[in-house]
Amino acid sequence: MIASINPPRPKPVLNDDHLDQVLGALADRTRRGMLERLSVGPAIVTELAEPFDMSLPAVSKHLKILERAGLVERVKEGRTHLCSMRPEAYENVEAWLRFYRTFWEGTLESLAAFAEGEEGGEV
Amino acid sequence: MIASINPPRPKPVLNDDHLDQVLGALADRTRRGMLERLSVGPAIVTELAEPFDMSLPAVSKHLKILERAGLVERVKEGRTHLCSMRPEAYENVEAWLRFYRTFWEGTLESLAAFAEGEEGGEV
DNA sequence: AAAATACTTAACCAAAAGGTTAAGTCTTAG
DNA sequence: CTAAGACTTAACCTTTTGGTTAAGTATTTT
Repeated sequence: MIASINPPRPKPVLNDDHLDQVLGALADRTRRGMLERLSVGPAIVTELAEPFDMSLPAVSKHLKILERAGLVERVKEGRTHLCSMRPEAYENVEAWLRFYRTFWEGTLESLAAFAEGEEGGEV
Repeated sequence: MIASINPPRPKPVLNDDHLDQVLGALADRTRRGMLERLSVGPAIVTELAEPFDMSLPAVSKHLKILERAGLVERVKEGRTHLCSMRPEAYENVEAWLRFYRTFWEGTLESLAAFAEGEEGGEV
């Protein structure tokens, strides 16, 4: 069967809960917009909220989701909260994506090699 | 201000609708499980459903979401539907993630350079 | 001390997500 | 030609998500 032609697979990168949080956080365009803003440099909550036609409490919720996912860090400075990006979470998701894509490519190569060596033959 | 120390930013990679679909699709552990299974090789719907404690209609819905996101391709063969991974969508998300991470790193470097040149100076 | 600023928390609401069962629709097997 | 298999679609339900407004809590300004 097809499964057996692949090498033993390397271990997974992140646990399901973390992936749920990070990917769920990234799956919303408002939150991605905030990250885009933060990729330019740190910002306080009101600055972050400014481009969005949305109440501050809504922004606050989005921010909390980004924080829980580990994508954003927040530091209280007096009455303002300065937010900035954290790259680790991105790297983890990148690694996770790369893992599956690499595996898929590996599968194709294995299939090709298999077809080459065993033309018309039995598994 | 901090924003001005960065170079003009390169263009975005994917549009919001597509990112919503792909990231939303990846943000569910059942769907990630299905992709994991498909990374080993193509499978029909019942095979794909087997490890999950869930009805077939539920699996069918998940599959449709993965298809709409461009992550999975389905070919009808008689009464079975053979599903397989499509790598393009992954590459796009990878590129998107890389873009923001790179930018973040760039920001840090710029800030360091800025701090170096303007020690004790005014912003 | 009072008022304004920069938030968060609470309570609420509508829509979307994720699941169910029941009822189709094709295709293959008997 | 029926019956079984491999699905999908429809109708429904519950929980989560993404938003709202109103009220509360620190800080800073006046």
